[in-house]
Amino acid sequence: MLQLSQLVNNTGIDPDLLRTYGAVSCKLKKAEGIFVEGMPARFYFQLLSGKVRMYNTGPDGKEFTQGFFGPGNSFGEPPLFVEAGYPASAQACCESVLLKLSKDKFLELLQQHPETNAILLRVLSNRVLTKAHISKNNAINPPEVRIMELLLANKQASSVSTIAEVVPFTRQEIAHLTGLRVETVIRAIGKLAESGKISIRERKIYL
Amino acid sequence: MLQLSQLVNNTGIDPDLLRTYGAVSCKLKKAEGIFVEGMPARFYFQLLSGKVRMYNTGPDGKEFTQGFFGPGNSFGEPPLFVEAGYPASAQACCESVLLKLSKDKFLELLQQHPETNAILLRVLSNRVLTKAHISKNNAINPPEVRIMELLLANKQASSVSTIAEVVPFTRQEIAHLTGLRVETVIRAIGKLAESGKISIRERKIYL
DNA sequence: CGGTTCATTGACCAACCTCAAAGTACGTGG
DNA sequence: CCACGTACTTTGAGGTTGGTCAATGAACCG
Repeated sequence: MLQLSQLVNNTGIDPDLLRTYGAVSCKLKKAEGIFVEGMPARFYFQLLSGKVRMYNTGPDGKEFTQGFFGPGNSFGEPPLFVEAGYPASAQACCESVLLKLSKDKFLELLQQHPETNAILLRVLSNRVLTKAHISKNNAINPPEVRIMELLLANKQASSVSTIAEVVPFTRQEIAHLTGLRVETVIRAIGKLAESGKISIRERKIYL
Repeated sequence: MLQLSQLVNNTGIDPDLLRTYGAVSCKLKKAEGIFVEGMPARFYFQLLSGKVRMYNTGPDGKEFTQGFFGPGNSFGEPPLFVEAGYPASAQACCESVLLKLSKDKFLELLQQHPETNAILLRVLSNRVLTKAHISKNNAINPPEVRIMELLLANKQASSVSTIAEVVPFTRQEIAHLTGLRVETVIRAIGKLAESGKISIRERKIYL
């Protein structure tokens, strides 16, 4: 089945190896920006701890969340391989620590360590699959299904257990991930709870 | 700027090299299927001539087109690198010729020819950027903008000229690419034509 | 020429969005 | 420990947009 690589761990390159090539760690405060949509890419980023969000902002302020990244995840790699600016902005969701390696050194590392190519291919492949799934889901499913699939995809990506688990997203986050409005999300999860597909206790969503 | 890799050329691996590893070409009739959503991946595919569409079908028959591929493009690679089924189905849009290489041989080729890793990284990066753009566009823009961005992204990806150019999509195709309905597309491009952003002559769209 | 696919139009409707107003939880600083 | 501010959640009323349905016309292919 599919994995929402952006929403969970998808382990990147060995931090020690990155440091060998000059990567430095860098502490981020909550809500601190990392890069902005359209900017040219100059670094490879990999998260050591914390959480990062990639998102787009529409002219009217509407937002769309491309994905979340956790410890071990890299992000913002595609424009390192292609002549293009960042497809979205990135920001720390909470206090985080980031490994940062310059583009040149990063490409050098890839050249000299064949096994890292395989890692990147895996990471990017996962990213493509995730995005294909999201596009499809958002294009052809009604709100309830859209939300349900998001939650399921996230669950199976982040855990192996079968027991009911709390969903790590706020309703607003679900809205931004699905392209819906908060109110629509709230109403949809209400129906999902009624039909028993999820349960809500103390405002927390379980599935 | 962004490139719609799936909609146009994004040259893959040297066909002769592929054949060295046992790739065989394979003729497809119009509308012939190549793989189906969910199927495990067993081959690397690269198009020699013709055109291929990747798409999802909803339970109610609703469709979403993930992208089109032309000569030189490869497609369906991600599940070769990740334990996952195909994220969508693929089908020939017209008579086409396909190079087909078994997964094992393909991975062997990648191992033995470092330069092909870079090609794949570039192709996948483009794919991620494209999909990020589409997700964003479909999530936060109204129909007119959605269509306009699709056409512009496709234009700049497929050409360098500044002169008005005919759009290679039918209205139905635009609908499937944007997650809209044919009628909505027709009405939206009507408005776009009125406002001068595009022009329509003999039912063909120019921009 | 007949069948098929693509395009178009209008009337109508429902789903989702907008706006407004409150309630609830949580963390921080006094 | 409490007060207050902030962020998240909830609900309802009402509006709009895009979807649905139905019917027709135009272009293309063999």
